[in-house]
Amino acid sequence: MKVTLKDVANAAGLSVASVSRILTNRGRYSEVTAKRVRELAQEMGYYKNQNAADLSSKRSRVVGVVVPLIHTNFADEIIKGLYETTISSGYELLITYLDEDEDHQYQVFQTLLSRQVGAVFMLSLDIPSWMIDKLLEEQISVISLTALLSEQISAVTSNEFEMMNSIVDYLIDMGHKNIALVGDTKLTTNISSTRRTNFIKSMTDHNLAYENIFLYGNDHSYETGYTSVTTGYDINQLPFTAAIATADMVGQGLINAMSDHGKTVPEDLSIVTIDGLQQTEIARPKLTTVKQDFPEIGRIAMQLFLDSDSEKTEPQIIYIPTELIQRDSVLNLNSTK
Amino acid sequence: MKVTLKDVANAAGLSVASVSRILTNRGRYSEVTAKRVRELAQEMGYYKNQNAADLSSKRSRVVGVVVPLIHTNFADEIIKGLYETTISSGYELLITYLDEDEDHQYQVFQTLLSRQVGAVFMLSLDIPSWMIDKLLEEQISVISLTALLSEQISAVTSNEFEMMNSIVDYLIDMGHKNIALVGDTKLTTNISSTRRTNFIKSMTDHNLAYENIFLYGNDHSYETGYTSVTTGYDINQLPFTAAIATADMVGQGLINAMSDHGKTVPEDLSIVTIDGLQQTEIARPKLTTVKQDFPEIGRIAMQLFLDSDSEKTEPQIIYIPTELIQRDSVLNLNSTK
DNA sequence: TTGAAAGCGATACCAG
DNA sequence: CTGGTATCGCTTTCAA
Repeated sequence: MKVTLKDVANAAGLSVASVSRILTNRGRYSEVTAKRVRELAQEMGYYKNQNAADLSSKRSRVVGVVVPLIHTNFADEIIKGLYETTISSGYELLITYLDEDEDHQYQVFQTLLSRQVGAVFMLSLDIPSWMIDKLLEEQISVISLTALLSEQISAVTSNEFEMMNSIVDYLIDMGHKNIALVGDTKLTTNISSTRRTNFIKSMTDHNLAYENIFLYGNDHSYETGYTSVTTGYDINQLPFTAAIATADMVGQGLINAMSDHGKTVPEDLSIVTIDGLQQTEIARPKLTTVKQDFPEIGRIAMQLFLDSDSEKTEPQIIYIPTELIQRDSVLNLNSTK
Repeated sequence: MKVTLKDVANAAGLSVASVSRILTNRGRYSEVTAKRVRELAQEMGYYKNQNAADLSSKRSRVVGVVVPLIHTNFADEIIKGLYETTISSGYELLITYLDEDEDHQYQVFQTLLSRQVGAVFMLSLDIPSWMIDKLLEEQISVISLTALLSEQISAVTSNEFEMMNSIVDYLIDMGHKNIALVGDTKLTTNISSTRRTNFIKSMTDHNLAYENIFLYGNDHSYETGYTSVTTGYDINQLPFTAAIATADMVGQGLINAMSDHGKTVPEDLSIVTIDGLQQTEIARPKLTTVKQDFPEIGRIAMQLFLDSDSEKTEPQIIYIPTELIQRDSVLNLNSTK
């Protein structure tokens, strides 16, 4: 049988109350007995039942994390960030995965609630809105790490418009005019439609017309990048000179499609990706990218929660800086003239 | 305040006992009232406090997963597999990360115990043995998904020797004789020393001598692959014609190092990787690989636990088949003669 | 500084 | 079929 508080108390000749106080460093007690009790607990192999503790104290040091089951590896980076500040604060992470199945989604939601999480970090790009509503109803703070969901919801994320704008700016600077957005450009999810809109706005802000704007794809996959220039457009006469990939893998798909068809990057097509994870350094040519600081997003988000935990605070939006890293996948059209 | 069982019972004019029975579908009750209660619970926004339930029933449907913080993406694949069979069985996954810090490791261990997990799945390549010992002491079943830890511990994994042997076999078949194992070849962790040993054994089994055997690197990283032929050996006169990469990324590093120095794969170096994840299809040339079925490892492992949960069973070792996939990174030396 | 006792929310046994 | 109640392991007043 498991060793319980009571067992330790008996062995120590103390009451459970005292032992509890000692083991949680709460309340008053003498250091002498405390030392003895701690050693005893150790010897006896006592491990607190956190479920019972949470139940009794009516609070919980668990926060939920909702991750899309099919995720680009940015999720791992964010989790690393969350983990870092979580582990040093004594909180626990309850990581759950979200797939397309509605029953499963509900099950995940139930798990989150039934484990009394104090907050939920959303890494999913595509969260059912009912889940967010219900979470909010239950007074659980929701923090989005990938997009601005609404004004009631805190978010820690990159500044989408700034990212997109800096790319468009850079590309135009390099003499490009006809530019494609490749990857997830659909209108049905928050983040993809945001990017699509931002892209178009940024282009028109730069006095480019709709005929200079190209959109392709419904997801952030390698395949979408690949097929965009093979089945999507005629690779031998692409109507654009540069492509913005909504994820690194899309950019890699673009590169491979080009090289598999005897074309080269950046001579035949310039590419800038969004995310800036390892793949951009591995790719040949190395990919020019806007790098998001995912671990920092995780760290700051967790910190935000910890700070606001004490008092009820208003939803906040925090932007984590991004960086345009120039590598070898963009051709300067000005200098080739 | 949160809605509790009692609230629902009061509202329904029933006892908590009855409501509990209804909501857990256990014991006898009339369908008529049951329906009413279920609707009521729904309306009132009742969600069971699983902590309390677990405490009361003295069992727990939680299993722990220990993942290395720095992981190659195979961990994600395994988790997907675990998730699949976990979610349909009503169990929950408690995913924890393990880094190098000893204090953190102990904290993770405490979390696992204090949350009453019934089993722990180890995805880590480098697990502190004290953790395993203590887990076993506490009657928690440990299941390794990456290596054979010991006879007392169940494992669901690929057959390491078979994998290595099939590669060596294939390479020799292709006329190679001087072969390097690149990646994690150190002696200090279970899996890497196993591979090292298997590699050497397989080579000598094929009548090759120590002078035909080369070893390089201490981790499964891209960088290790890259530096192996740049700083490790003289890229202009490599003493081996083929390299076995202990992970896909190591192979990619090898490819890049070669091509960055004007060499080509497989003409100047043949490569076979272990793992067979997406990167092997993305690489150019596409990488020949021994593919491990990670999702299946996860699924079977979880199933193994579920099956054995009822009765105490002996530790089992289950091998999940692997597959040698021939692509474009190995040169047939016989035909070039 | 220490102890007694009342919960926390749910389960399960035992009556009714 | 339904209700009362002890219990799970721990925290937390309130007294002593």
